[in-house]
Amino acid sequence: MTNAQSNPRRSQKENKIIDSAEEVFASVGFAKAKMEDVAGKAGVSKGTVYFYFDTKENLYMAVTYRALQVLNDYLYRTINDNREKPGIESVLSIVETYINFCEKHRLYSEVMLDYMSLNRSTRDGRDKSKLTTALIESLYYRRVQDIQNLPINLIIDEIKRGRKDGSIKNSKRPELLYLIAWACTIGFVKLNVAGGQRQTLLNVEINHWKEYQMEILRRILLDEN
Amino acid sequence: MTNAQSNPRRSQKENKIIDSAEEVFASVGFAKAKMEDVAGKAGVSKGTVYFYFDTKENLYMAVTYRALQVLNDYLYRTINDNREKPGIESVLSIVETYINFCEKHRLYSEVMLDYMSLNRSTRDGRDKSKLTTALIESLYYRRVQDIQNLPINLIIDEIKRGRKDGSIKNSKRPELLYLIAWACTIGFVKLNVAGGQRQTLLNVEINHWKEYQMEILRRILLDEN
Amino acid sequence: MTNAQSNPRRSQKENKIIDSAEEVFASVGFAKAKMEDVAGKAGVSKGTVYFYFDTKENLYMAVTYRALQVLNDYLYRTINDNREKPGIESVLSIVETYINFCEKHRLYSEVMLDYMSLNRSTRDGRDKSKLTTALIESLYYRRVQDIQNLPINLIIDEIKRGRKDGSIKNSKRPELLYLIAWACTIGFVKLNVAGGQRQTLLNVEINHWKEYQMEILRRILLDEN
Amino acid sequence: MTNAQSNPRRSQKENKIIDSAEEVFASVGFAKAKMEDVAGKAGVSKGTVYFYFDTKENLYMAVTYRALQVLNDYLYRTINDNREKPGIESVLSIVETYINFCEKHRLYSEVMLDYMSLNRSTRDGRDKSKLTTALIESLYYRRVQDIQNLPINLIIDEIKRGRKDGSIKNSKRPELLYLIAWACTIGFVKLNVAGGQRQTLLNVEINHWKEYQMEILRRILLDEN
DNA sequence: CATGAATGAGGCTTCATTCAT
DNA sequence: GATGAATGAAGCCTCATTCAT
Repeated sequence: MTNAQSNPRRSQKENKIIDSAEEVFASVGFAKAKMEDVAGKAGVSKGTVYFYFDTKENLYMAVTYRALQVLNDYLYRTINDNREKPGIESVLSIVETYINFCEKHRLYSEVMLDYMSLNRSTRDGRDKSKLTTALIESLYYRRVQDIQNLPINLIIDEIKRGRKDGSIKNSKRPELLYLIAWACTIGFVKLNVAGGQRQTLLNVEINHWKEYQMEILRRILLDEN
Repeated sequence: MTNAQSNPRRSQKENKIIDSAEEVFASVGFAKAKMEDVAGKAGVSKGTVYFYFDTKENLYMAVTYRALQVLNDYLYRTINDNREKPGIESVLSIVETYINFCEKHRLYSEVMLDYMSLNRSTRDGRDKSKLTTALIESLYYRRVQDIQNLPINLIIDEIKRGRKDGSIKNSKRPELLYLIAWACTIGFVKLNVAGGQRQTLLNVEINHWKEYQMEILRRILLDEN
Repeated sequence: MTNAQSNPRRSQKENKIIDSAEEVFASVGFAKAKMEDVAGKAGVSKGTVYFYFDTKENLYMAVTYRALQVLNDYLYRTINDNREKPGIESVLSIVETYINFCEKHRLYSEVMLDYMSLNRSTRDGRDKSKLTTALIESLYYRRVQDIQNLPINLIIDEIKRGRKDGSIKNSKRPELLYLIAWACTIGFVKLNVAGGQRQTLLNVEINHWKEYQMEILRRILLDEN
Repeated sequence: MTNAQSNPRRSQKENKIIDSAEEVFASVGFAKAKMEDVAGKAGVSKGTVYFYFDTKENLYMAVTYRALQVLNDYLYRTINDNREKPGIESVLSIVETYINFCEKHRLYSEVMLDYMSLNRSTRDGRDKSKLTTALIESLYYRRVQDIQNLPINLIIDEIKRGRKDGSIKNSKRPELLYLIAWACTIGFVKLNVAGGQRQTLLNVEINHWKEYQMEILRRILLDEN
């Protein structure tokens, strides 16, 4: 409440710092990222960074928060664009959108996966050591928690719509369909995006692969084969 | 002489240290792992760890090397067990084996994914900063490079066998099929294993999910389009 | 901005650290000097030392830089004091000044000799191993390079002046005379200063020795051959 | 007594190690020299090095001891060669010999100077910290002490002979003459040898410089001008 | 609010030395 | 006598974080 929205100048600087943080995290990873570099790239002092973000972890969560926001924007737009079309088209568009999102914002996809691991192991009460306590207590961690389910719900709702309008024949639970689609997509992204921007892997055209993957998803939703 | 195989006693201690390293890396991650803890858990002194593994990075690559070896063992065994069966069964078994491998050796799956990113970005000549130079120069990095393609080749060969014996109808290139299967599997594992060991995600039974995923894969392989 | 001159407070602390470094280097030598001790003696933390001087080597070069500066001060003053006198007197005063300088600042003389070796072997491209790369890359190494020739030039100019005003009869090249004088002086200093502050060596009064050495130098300069 | 002379095989290995130590010390200096490298270059194990030389310091003193021995050999030979000639010629030859010795065995000249500093500061009871206690207690340190004065005495004796046979006119104490000559020589060597093997310094031909230095020494001994 | 100097715990790594085989 | 694996003290350096100005 005291944050992002209240003061425009403040919000502006905050965003600049997050921009910078994204650059740094993306190029060297969290562990090797230096707060000094973040400050430098943002054109502010280290103290300023700490004024807005109490810890490095919190800054990381701020990036995660933004990732989720950006993803949501992507999703809302896609869903809106497909409002008139049958649900299956919307869902497939969402998948493509997600892939595009990951390709364009490589860091965001990593960050979100990190968050998931983090979140999961927190709930399990397992090895807290892995995740700094600071992280869990950070302001942005809570903010992220508040919106973490938005994308999932959006997508599942679209699947449900497809079921209703009959474009999706597959009768499995929407959640299961969601997981299947998500897993394929994450795997695809992980193999491609995470590492590089090569046009081929094992001499397979990335685009060819992507198209086939989409085709498979469509069939799954249509429950054909 | 510097190798793990030459001297049994030496090899034994080397392995003990890698065991220990796995524990530590698994519980706190590479960045937060302390060489001292590795030494402690292995029951040796810090110096000894450095006697066998020159750097922390090299130790990490040693774990990666072992991960690949273990995976290979799994694969060989699976392939052998399915020698008499049609190729499609072998391939599907391999996928299951891979999932089991990841579930059982969570660290190994992470480590291998890390290696892939590393390897990819190295080739692309991108952000070397992200990956320590020490890593690329490490002895084990080269060792890993030598065997990195073994699993891929094994699997692709099985797909080819399935094509030959007619059990796999899908006429796409084996490499493409491999990538599709691999992506699904990695995504599945990433969503499940990476985070925790819960029995459900979004109230979906993991086993149910897995079975459906396997079914889809089978259909893909059987696809005659 | 990183310079010693910009911020007075900053410059002050920087100097305090160099003071401290001199003490430590002087008493235990570079190799055994601990950065922590330097910090302690300067009344600051280890981190602060590294804030001002990135490496131990750079700190050493900072001392060298100061040594050259101090020597220059000595020389300027001596030359100025002898402005009205014939060149030969100036040159001989310079030699005495140099000896005094070395006696008073034993460390400085060692440090300067070290620098010479370093510099020489760098140019020759020989055994880089001996001299840390860090040393050559240090900020202060470059600074030192910028002023290393000042003393030499000052002295040679005075020799030339002596030649012009006829007080120095010796017709050899000023550079040669400089080297001769320098060698004698360095040797004298090395035998005396480097080791201790005893009043005799081989039962020879140091002062007696020094006077004779000066007398010889005078004769050389007066030499008309 | 238990050493070098008793067992030929032993003595041989000992010498090989010292050979190796010389190489290593010469190329990287004492501080950076690693016992492992010494062992490696000598073709023996680290344990063996320690069998013969209890500490790194002792090994260094062994090199020093050898340096003195070699210098003595040079001196004896020179003196013998000049037995029939007037003392002044012998003394000047000795100086040349010493210069040659230093040029040929750069390490030896450094080592001997180091020893002097060490020895001096030990006697003065000053900063013991600088020199490891281990050094002073080392076997070879004592050995060196036993023969440290040999060269000095040899030279002074030759100066005395020159005085007696009338070839040296200078009536100063032989010790003083020795110191004067030694200082010049050490300075010359320090400026030349210590750093590199360039043919010129300040565009002065080294040979030219050396000849002039010798000429000056001759004049000093002749007390001419 | 912003700055950037200062801190100091913490980690990796080195290497002289020891000692069981 | 050799070997070389093992030790562990010691030191350099990093960097998140704090705080006086």
